[in-house]
Amino acid sequence: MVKKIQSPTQNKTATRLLNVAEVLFSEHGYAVTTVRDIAAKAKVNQALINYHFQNKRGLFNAVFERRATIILQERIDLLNAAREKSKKKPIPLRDLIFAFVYPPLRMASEDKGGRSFVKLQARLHNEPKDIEHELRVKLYDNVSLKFVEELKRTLPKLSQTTICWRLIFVMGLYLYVASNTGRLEVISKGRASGADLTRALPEILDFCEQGFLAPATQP
Amino acid sequence: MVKKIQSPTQNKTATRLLNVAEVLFSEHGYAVTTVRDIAAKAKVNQALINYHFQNKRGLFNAVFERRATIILQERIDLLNAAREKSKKKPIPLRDLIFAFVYPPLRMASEDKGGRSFVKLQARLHNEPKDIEHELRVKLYDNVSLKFVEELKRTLPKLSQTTICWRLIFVMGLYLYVASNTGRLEVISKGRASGADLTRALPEILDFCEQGFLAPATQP
DNA sequence: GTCTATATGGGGATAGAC
DNA sequence: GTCTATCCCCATATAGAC
Repeated sequence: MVKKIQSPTQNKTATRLLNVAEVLFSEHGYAVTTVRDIAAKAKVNQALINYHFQNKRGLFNAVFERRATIILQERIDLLNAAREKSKKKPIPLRDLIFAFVYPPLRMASEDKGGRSFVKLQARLHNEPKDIEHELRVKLYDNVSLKFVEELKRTLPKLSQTTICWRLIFVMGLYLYVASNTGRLEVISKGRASGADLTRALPEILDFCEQGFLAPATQP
Repeated sequence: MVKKIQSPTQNKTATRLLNVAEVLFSEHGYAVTTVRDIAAKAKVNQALINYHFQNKRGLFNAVFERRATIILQERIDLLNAAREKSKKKPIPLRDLIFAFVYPPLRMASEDKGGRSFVKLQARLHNEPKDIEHELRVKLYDNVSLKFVEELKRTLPKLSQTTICWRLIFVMGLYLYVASNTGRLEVISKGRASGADLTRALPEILDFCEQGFLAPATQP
């Protein structure tokens, strides 16, 4: 957690640390990134990391929460807007998928920090278990459950189990795209770019919408 | 690379190290895993890691190659078998997807080592860049390109760009499933299990086949 | 091939002056 | 709030005896 802000000066230093840490953690992961590197790149004395965030772990959590809450709130907002628009009827499938994948993709296309953060989010499950578990339960799980409920209304013929599998597929797929691993460039021999998120969005929606509509071969 | 095997004794020790390292690297990643831990868990003297594999990096590469070559060869074999069966006609889409996702999923369901390895494969792009790049270029890229070629024959109406995007989606999706993050259990409230790979396979095939068949909204 | 002992370096965190 | 100096631990890797 970030300490309560007590002065503009503290705030500025803490923000610079957050910005730099975001990039480094995303690029190299929690373990490989050192507080020395973060402090150096932020041109801040190393001891200030402990002063502001208690320890390395506290800094990581602060980095994560700052961005994750934005994505999650936006998902909820889009979901509510879609529900409003469709009155009592189920929300159209494409709108649901959009509400889920757009916020992180938008963030990833906005600035360097956003691009970094979404990579960080994608690799969260590779970080030490305790870190991962705490953040996931605290931040993500209940929003995901809301989407399951809406998908059940929209796709009443599918079993809840199949719906959950398919939502997992959407997660895996958008996280991989957002991580921008460079694979797309290789297999397309440079014809497509993973960083091109205005292209990625319709491709994802086309694929996932049809995927979700597939008749289930399992109960 | 593994050193040339010179005696049965060396072989046994090296194999135990590979087995243990596979699990630990998969569970915790390259950076967090220490050679001390590996040696301790394998009940082998720490210095023997350097004797057999030169250094930590050498051990990692050996772990990776041992399994990756199996998966890649199996993909090629399934692809060739499917091409044979369909004579001069394009290979059915579902067979292509199967040939791509089945080998890793099968390995993941076989034993603890296989399960671990596929997680390791999924997180490869989170490891230090040089490690990742070397292994990916050496092992994966040309097989992926073969699949792009076959998909072009099977789906002649789709642009190569769209085909590449969709193959990336399949990669992201199966890698996420194989990593078994525990998310599926949470969102399904225990109704589905990510470890249940006989269930995962048809779910993946249903979703991906329809996804690939979606009409493209982009050129 | 296998061991012990150790060289060497880097990490996170804190004490205490300013 | 910010700095310097330092503590203490743990990592990889190797030298050299057996």
